[in-house]
Formats: sequence, structure tokens, C-alpha cells
Amino acid sequence: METPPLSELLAIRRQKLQALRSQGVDPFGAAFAVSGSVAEVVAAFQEAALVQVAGRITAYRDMGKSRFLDISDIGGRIQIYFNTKELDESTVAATAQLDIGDFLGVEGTYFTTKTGEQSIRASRLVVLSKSLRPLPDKWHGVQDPEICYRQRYLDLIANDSSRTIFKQRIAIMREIRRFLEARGFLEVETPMMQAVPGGAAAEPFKTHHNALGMDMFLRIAPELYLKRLLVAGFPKVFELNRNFRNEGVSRRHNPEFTMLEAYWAFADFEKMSELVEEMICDLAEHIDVGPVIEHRDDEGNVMRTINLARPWRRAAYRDLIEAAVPGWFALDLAGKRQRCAELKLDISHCEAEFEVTQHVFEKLVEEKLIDPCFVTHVPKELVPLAKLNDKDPSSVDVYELIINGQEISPGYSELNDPDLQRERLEHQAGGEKQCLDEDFLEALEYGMPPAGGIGIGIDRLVMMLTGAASIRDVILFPHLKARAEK
RNA sequence: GGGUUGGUAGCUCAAUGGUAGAGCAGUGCCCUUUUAAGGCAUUGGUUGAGGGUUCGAGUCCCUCCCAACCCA
Repeated sequence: METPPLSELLAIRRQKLQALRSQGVDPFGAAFAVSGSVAEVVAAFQEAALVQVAGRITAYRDMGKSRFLDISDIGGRIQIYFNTKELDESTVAATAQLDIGDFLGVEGTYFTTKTGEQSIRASRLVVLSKSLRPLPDKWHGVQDPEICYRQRYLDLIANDSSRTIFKQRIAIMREIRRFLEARGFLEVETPMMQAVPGGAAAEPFKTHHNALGMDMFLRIAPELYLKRLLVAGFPKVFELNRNFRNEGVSRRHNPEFTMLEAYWAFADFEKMSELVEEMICDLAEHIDVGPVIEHRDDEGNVMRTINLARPWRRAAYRDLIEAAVPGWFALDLAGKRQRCAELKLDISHCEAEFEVTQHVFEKLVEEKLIDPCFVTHVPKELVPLAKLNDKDPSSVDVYELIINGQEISPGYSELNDPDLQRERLEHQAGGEKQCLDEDFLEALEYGMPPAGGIGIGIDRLVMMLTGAASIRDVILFPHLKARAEK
């Protein structure tokens, strides 16, 4: 097969690679002992002290005999100064083969430049890895969203805003674990491959286990296994990991996404709502964005302001709809359909009355709830697996936390009556017996304590907290269509 | 799935249907405290892919691929 000629830029880098080798320099060097990460080295500045640092060259300013270069890693940048007269000949020769993008190890002493920048005066330079491709523009970064998503490493090298979001995401994940563990919740791991995909209504990914000779499914939720652990006697458990749903991809959907589920024995949905409220405020504080979060557009204009100040609002589903569409619940189905037509709402996909009402809720209530609101007294048809409300058996004991016009977290008083649970699951499965997790139903018969449960879609939570416009901006490697062969 | 917008040099972007350009990066030269370093010179293109219209297509038409946004 004919290989296309390398572009000039790639060819030049290959030549430099050869030049280094012919100078006796290994262009893909060995381990290099550093004093710390770039950020740690910056923080440890002490005039004239000896220091070792390594990182990628992200800028090179050649003044003749004096040269400056920036060394960066994901957490920081530091300026290196060297004078060709202060280095041995072979090192100076190697510097001629350096490019922006190469990994370099530096030994030197801390010093402050004329302009006051804390830097390192290099006494030794070691090529650690030659970069064979040019990096994106140092000033404009990567603007092409396709490159950002397909080659996230370039996005992270070039775009500070992206680095910030992912550092925030990491901080959020760490703080969720710390927050829950501090309150006695134990983190557990349950199967991602399940014989019966349960705990939610969604299309699963299907796979096959050869040795066991059985079809399996990637989980759509961990719920039914976490509840087995309530049966086992764990009073407080949580799982923070991936779910998979074989559905559409959009600004708000990635086929694999991160979910927090937590269960608290002997608690209820109200106690869970307090836990979630406290936790999300704590997270906002930990990434220095709360309690008032501003979402900005590309030009930096504030598009939306979310106020997380406590206490958060709590409102009943019916009351919110009545406030948006007065007289709604007095209408019969035909009247409701008529009203939707007047409101220019497309309800062609809705059949049952509760579906029409739910559409009104989504369009006229949910999308407009920007500040946090726990929606309570949700119709039982929408949440088949929760406990019925004592006073109003047409609704269930759950909350749906809405922030930024999106459902961020549902919370339940979990159903623990095994017979009722079977009835509901059978109804949900529409008579398809193979969709019932009989093993789970058997576990419930041994007795599950009453419990509060929550789920939080972490990707959407991160979007809300960081102001990211797309789920792809908060997932390191989002799924895109395979690209045609180059 | 439908609609809209886009895909041009490594990156960021230009280009009435009429010679494909700029900045950065790169290459060469100069410069001992620069930091979007600077000065002078200079290389680099299958304009997403394939058809069509035309004397002539990055530009107009058709098909396809990829992406973003909106809708379902």
C-alpha cells in the first residue's frame, strides 16, 4: 500500500528525532526524578534552591544566547531560563532539536527574572519525549469541538477552560465520596453486567457471556442490587459509577453516564432531600462556585443565574402545574388536549392523561425552574416503584429535584412490600416475565427495611455546577460516531 | 429521524463564480531577562469525499461522511 508523504511539519520533527539519536540522545528518555509536579515546584519556590521539574514545553522564546521556555503539566506552568554559555556543548546541541510539545526534564536553581517572574535557571536539560506532531495554536487553543471531543488530550493541553472543568469534576467526585463517608455511608460495587436489567425503564446494551452461555445486559441502574444490600443489613450504602443506556446521544445524553445512588435504611424521601440539599451546597463550596452560580455564553455574558441559597423550595407537582396553567386539573382529557393545542404544546406522542399532564409539567414548569426546587407529591403513574402517600394515594412519596430546568435528582421513600413491588414490576414489564428480576423479589421477601433512596446524574450535576453547555464538555471521552478512515 | 449551520495550511480564521490568503506554529538569519518576545526573510493546500453545471467552482446544484445547535 502506498503511504502518503508526511507533511512538511511531521517530516521536520522526524528529522529532529534522527538528529537527537545521532547526537547520542535518547529522544524517548527514561525516568527522571522530579521535586514534584509543576504546581508543587512553583509553590515550593525558594530563591537559589536546587530543583528538578519535568513537563511539556508549551512555549519557547529564543533570545539568542538567553532562552526561555515554559514547562507545563495539567496543573501548572513554570518558566525555565537557560543560557547557552552555562550549559555543556552536547546539551546546547540537543536544544536545537527541541520543539513545543516535547517533554523535558530540567534541573536548576530557582531565581527571579528582571520582570519579577519566579523561574528556574537550568543547569541540566534532559529530553524525555520527542513530540512528533505539532500542538494546536498556543493562543487560540482548540476551537473545533470535534477535536476537543475526539482528541481530548489536545483540548486539555490547549484549553484552560477545559482543564478547569475536569479539575472541578474530579473535585466533585472526591467530595461526594468524602461527604457520604463522613455520614456513615459505605461505598459498594455491584454488577454492571446483569442478567435482568432493572431499576429503571431504559433500553439496555446487550452482550453475551460465552462460558456461562447466557445473554447479559450492561446495567441501566444499580438500584436492585443496592436494595439487596439493605436486605443484607447495610444501613447506609452508595455506589458512584457508570450506567449504560442504549438510547439517543444529545447535549444531555451520553450512552454511558455516571450515577450516584445512595440508600439510607429507616429514612424517607424527606430526609434524603435534606441530605442532597446539603451535599450539593457543599460541592458548590468545594469547587468555589457557590452559592450563586452564573452560566455564561461564549462571549462571557451571564446567560443564567442559579441561586443555591438554602433552604431550597419544596412544592407539590399539582400546585406547580396549576400555577402555570390555572384550572388544568378541572379539565377532562379532551379539555387538556384542547388546552395544550392553545398553548402550542405538541402532545402527539402522549396517550394517557398523566402523560399529557407530565408534558405540560416538563415544558411549562420544569424548564422554567432554575433555582433548586424539590417537586413532591408526584403522580404514582410516573414513579411506579415508590411508596404511595398516606394522605393522597394518587401520589407517591418521592421528590424530583429540579435545578437549571433539568431533573438533577430523584429521591424516594422506597417500596419494601414485596407483593406490591411484584405487582408494580409486573405492570411495568407489561407481562414479559423474563423482564422480572425474580432474585430481587425473593430478596425483598426476606425483608427490606423502609429506606430513603436517591439518584443523582453526576454529569448533569457537573454541568449545572460548572456551567458547561453540553454533557460532552464534562465527560473526558464522550462517544461520537466513528470517523471515516483518513 | 427532521431542520439549520459548518468542515479551507498543524491550529485560529479570510477569500462577488475569476491567480487560494493572513496570524500563530514551522524553516533560515539577528538578538544575554523574554513571556501572545521582537526584527528580517521564507516554506507549507487533493478547500471533508464523490459527481454535476460552467470558458472557469472553496464559492452554484446533487449524493454521501463528520460535527454543532434546534426539534421529535
